[in-house]
Amino acid sequence: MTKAEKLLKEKKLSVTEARKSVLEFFLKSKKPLNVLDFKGDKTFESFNESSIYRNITKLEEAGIIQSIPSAGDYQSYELVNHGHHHHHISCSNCKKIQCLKVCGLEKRMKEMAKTVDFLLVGHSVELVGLCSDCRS
Amino acid sequence: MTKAEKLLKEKKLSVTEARKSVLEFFLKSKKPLNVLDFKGDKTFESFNESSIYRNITKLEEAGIIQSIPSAGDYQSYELVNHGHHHHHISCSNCKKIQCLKVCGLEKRMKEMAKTVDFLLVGHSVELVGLCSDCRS
DNA sequence: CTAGATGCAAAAAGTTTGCAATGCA
DNA sequence: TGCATTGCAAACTTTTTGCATCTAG
Repeated sequence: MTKAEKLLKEKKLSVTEARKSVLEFFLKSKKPLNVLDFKGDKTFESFNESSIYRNITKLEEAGIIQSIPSAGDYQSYELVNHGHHHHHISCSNCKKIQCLKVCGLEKRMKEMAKTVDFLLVGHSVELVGLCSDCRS
Repeated sequence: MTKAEKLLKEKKLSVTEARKSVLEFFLKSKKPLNVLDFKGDKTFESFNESSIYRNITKLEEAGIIQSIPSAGDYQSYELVNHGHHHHHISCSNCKKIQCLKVCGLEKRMKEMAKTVDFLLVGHSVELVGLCSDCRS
């Protein structure tokens, strides 16, 4: 049994070709995905657009994926377990989103919090930049 | 001359009622705004929806406002000066929000961006902490 | 007076829904 | 078999555009 099938069964979702493919795409992707990513992949040419939307919704309801803030035209999603603490950077030009594996901001943030007499508990960060494609 | 008028002239944008109102709304708002915020405000009942969109676009092109990542259905914008160096910390217990006058995260963020070959342009940050009242 | 802004209506673009047919359990 | 899922078309929502009119400079 594949990892996708196993995950779906755990969450008591029925295992269909479309659903399995959507989940597998998330499992193998290193960055958040939006509908356009699915439409651009030939695996999904055989599935209807509404099935992609409906399956994304199902996976989100099941807590397998989650939507993440994005500045672009499409809602982006990623696996809930996709790393523990991580942030994203989006391209200000083409809106592409990428996961960052590193953080290391806590030390400075603790100091910032201290300036207003707060004890730092957590943080959320969105970086904006220009990707290599858009720079050249 | 109002602050909005001054800003528009600086950027060589013509000063119309609609444009002035849109910018004033941003200037007095303490949070990012989306089209729905405009449609919900009675000042904007007299303006056409497309004028709101077109003016938001103009202000963005002029570098007065910028779009920010958002998880909702509507694109959100904020004044450029708010996004760059005006962060907030909120108390996880009493929800009080405090402005931070310091940042100093750019250096590390530049490094983070570099790990995925992005050139850092901006960032948005929300810190969460415990205020002194809630710690005692 | 003229370039740019506006209102209105129509079109795009992105997403959701109803329904009949199909597939999973 | 029975309920969930799918495809398809149509509806909906959010945003953009064309064009005639109006307004700021």
